[in-house]
Amino acid sequence: MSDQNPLAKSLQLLWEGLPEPEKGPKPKLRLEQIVAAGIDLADADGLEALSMRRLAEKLGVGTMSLYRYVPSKNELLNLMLDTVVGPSHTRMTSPRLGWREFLAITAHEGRQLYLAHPWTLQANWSRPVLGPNSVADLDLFMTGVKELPLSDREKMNLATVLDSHVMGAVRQELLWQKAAAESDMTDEEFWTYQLPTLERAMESGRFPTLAQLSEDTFDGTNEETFEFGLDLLLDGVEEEIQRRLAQGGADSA
Amino acid sequence: MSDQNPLAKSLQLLWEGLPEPEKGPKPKLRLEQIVAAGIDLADADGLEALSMRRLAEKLGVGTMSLYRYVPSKNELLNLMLDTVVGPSHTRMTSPRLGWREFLAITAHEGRQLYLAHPWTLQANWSRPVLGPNSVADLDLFMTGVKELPLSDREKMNLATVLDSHVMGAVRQELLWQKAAAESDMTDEEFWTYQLPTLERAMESGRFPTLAQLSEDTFDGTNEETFEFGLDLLLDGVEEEIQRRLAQGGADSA
DNA sequence: TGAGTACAACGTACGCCGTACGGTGCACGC
DNA sequence: GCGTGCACCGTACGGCGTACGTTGTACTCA
Repeated sequence: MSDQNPLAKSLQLLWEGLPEPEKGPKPKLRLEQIVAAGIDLADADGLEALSMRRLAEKLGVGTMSLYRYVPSKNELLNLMLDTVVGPSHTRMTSPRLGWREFLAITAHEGRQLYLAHPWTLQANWSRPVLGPNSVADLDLFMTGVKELPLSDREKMNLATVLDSHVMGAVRQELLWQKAAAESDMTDEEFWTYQLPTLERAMESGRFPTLAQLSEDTFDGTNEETFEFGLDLLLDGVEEEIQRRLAQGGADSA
Repeated sequence: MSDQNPLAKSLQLLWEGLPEPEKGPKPKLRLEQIVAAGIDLADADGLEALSMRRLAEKLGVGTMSLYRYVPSKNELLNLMLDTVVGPSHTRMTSPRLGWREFLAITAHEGRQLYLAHPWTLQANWSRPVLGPNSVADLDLFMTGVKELPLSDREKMNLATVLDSHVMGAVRQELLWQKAAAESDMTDEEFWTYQLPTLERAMESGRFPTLAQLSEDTFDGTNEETFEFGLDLLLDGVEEEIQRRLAQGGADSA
């Protein structure tokens, strides 16, 4: 790792943590403490409540002391992200699982993770995290789909596509929660207040198709949507591999 | 619309715009100008560059004057969002299109929209937009899938799932662009700097499956991933409707 | 024509934010 | 026992969103 590399510091922090100092006074904190406290705060009060000042206060240190451990808030977020996908959470599924079950479990665990840490969806806008836990997660995924008759490149695409679906579904789910919370109302109240406007819109004749939809069109739960899309994807995979098996060999590496 | 409704103001702004004043001096600006300037700014320099001060400066007015038109920055973002999905952009596809083509075109146009206005992916974390253009968009979608033998509720799920896929894929795409830009490097440089760390990780034996992947595993383009997932979804839909048609009637409303 | 009034413009200020900088004092190697 | 390198962190700067209150304009009505 040459000093020329401008990402060296960030990557080192992710993969090796902070080097132990030898000379000076004992550090009051450990990097892991800061990261853990950050995750706690973001889980509890949302990403917008995670400020360096609040975090420092929570840890009982001065604000600027945090910068002895972490070069910037952005870097802290990267550490938080990689921590949160940590091994305790990866699907410890028995390795002998059919690919369909494996993909379904992966998706469901992903959903639980995003629901437990909603800030992850807003946070990683800054930089693709290539930390050890993320990489381990990808390794686990690739192991789980080893037997699928797809090329490695296609498997990679599958990983991305599955994650997109999970993120997108959870995002929808959180959107309504947040909106209601910000306006100091419950989900239902929020809907209720929107209803009159929508009803007037329906009656205006500008939306002929919407106006004719059945009553329960918008009653679906977020989980239902999630499962619906997951089934579509898995069916799509199934069909693709049937097609390949039918016409002979697979081109998996 | 009673005054009790705490969302009345927001909804009115979206659906009816600002009421014309009769008494006082002529307003210097129009609401649409502000919204358009906001979109311009966010398109050009990113959402983080869109501050009320900069926006006001761009428009040649004092900062606080903007609040004569828009109650808050959040509300402005909602207006921007609904504007950007405006009718000029909706697929003006001939109504007699097969469902598969229709869904594919919808997805592709969505992708173009998100790529043209990347900030939309970060912005609508505040409130689900139920503006006239968004509703019109949904109406158009529902018209396009009218013939599909799915229930209305399932069609709604399909709309959400498709959008999730599009958003997720574009998000991945933008992520790398942004990361590189923030570090003042190109995409390739960014990769290059990460490589040594990854190679060391591969050689560590901690990621046995990843270490064995073929060379081109990570060479896929974002567009390729997008198409891959889209095909999976559409194949999934195809299979589902085959299944239904095989066993008799559909339960569409 | 003059008074009253509603409303547009916007300067100032408050309390947040991330973080650059530099001083203070601790703990170890010599 | 002292020099040195580092931990801690107070202060300050330039941003942010926006609450509040003043000023001046353009209309209605007497």
